[in-house]
Amino acid sequence: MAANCMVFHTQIASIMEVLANAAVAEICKLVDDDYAVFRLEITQSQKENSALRRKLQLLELKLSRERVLASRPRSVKILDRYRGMARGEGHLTGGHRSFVKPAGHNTWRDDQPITVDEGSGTSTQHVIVIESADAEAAGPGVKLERSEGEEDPRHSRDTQTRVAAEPHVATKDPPTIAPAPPRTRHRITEVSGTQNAVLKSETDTDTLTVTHRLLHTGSDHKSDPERLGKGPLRYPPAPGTEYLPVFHQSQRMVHSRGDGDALDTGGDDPSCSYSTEMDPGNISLGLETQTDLSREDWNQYNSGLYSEGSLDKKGEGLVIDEVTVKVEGDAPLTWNVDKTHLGEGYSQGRDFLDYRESLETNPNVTTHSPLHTVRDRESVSTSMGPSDSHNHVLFDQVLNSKGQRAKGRGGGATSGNSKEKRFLCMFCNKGFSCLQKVEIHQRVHTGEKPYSCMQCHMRFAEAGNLKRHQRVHTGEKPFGCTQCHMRFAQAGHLKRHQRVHTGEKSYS
DNA sequence: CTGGGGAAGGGGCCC
DNA sequence: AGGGCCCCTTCCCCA
Repeated sequence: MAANCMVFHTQIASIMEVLANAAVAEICKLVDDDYAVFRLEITQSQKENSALRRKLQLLELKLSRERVLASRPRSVKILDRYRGMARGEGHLTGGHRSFVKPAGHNTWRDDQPITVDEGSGTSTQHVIVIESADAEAAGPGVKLERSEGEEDPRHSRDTQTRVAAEPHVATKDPPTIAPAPPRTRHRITEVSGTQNAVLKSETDTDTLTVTHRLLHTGSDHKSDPERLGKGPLRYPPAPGTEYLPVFHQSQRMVHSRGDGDALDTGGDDPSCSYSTEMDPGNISLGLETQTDLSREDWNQYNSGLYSEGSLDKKGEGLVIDEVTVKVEGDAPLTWNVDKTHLGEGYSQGRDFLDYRESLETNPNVTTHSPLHTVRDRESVSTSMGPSDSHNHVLFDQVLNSKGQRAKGRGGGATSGNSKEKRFLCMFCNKGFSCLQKVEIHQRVHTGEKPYSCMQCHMRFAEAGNLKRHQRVHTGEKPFGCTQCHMRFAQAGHLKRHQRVHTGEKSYS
């Protein structure tokens, strides 16, 4: 019995061992399996982590790149933006560009004005400024950086005074522009290189915009509302500058005119009238080319010039367009009157030059120069007198050889009745019976033509001539020949024509 | 010979 | 009466 128990226990023990081993094995197997799964999961997780990490790195890298790009985006945007502008409309085409940053701002804004200078004649390209605080601190206003080409200070600059800047920007004839006291900050940018260069000037404080156009070729600047735009650039003369009186007169007339009613002839033809308004194109230029201060200068100048002018007394409306003085290139200042204003074939400009030459060579003529007239004849009534020394040149220039014709017709101080003709022309000394006569006469010298035909823009110094001219448009021929059917617009023509019938010779 | 314009003279009107 | 202004006339030149 005991032995059986022993065997039984032994068997049980062996069974238990087997079972234990089996259990261990099972456990181990389970552990191994789980471990493998776990390891697999871990591996996968690690891979995912790695992938995510790489993603993250990529993202960071991308982000950092964007940050780098974002650290200097403005210039790029500006370049793109203004390249787009340059590709765009109007004058923003061509190769020569300069971008002018508005003064007083560190950054470009959409609403900021930008001046883009264009010139078709050069391939130089001006590239946008990369702004920096240093540069801004160095000087507000225009900052110009160019990718290539040498700096051309003409093209864009900030100026303290408009007048002071003009010689650089506007004209290649600096001596004609005299500096003026600093008044306001202007930003003037010249657009050059084209036939019609444009100068823009803006004040920082005003809305004033001055637009000039330069004439480089001198062609086609007549009979066109845009002619002044195409015409030569002239600045309103600052005191002390050399300017031609007809121009001053024009400005004076423009600014001194009242309601402009006086010269209405009562005619029914609206097309031809003693216009009381300037041509719109002329207005634009005439006004734009002047600052308020310039107007004051004009008025001051002209009030002196016309100190006794009867026209001012009545404030008569006289239409005056600018008579432009052309100064081309480096040529010396010459008196060259725009024929548009003086009429086709008007030769006063040449006459002025001729007379100027005669002044230099003919002492007798010099004796009768306006300057001498004023100095020597202070007691003589003149409707027009140089008010200051700088006008000397002006009046020297405007002396006209046509005065000789007047002399030939009985003109001259000594030819007329000194009692009746006590009003003397300051240019030619011819005497006239009344002030208005001499004023009208002096238009011969000054080129002033206040009366304009609205149909053809012909201009006349005398109202009667304009009225006579109107018949050209109306076809009116009030003077008929009694012996034939010929009709004439002028009485003198009829009279001349009748010699055909009478056999009278017009000349021997 | 005609057409167009420049320029001066004269006269009337108004203040 | 005188002066200023305006208009007309006239002569002349040029194309």
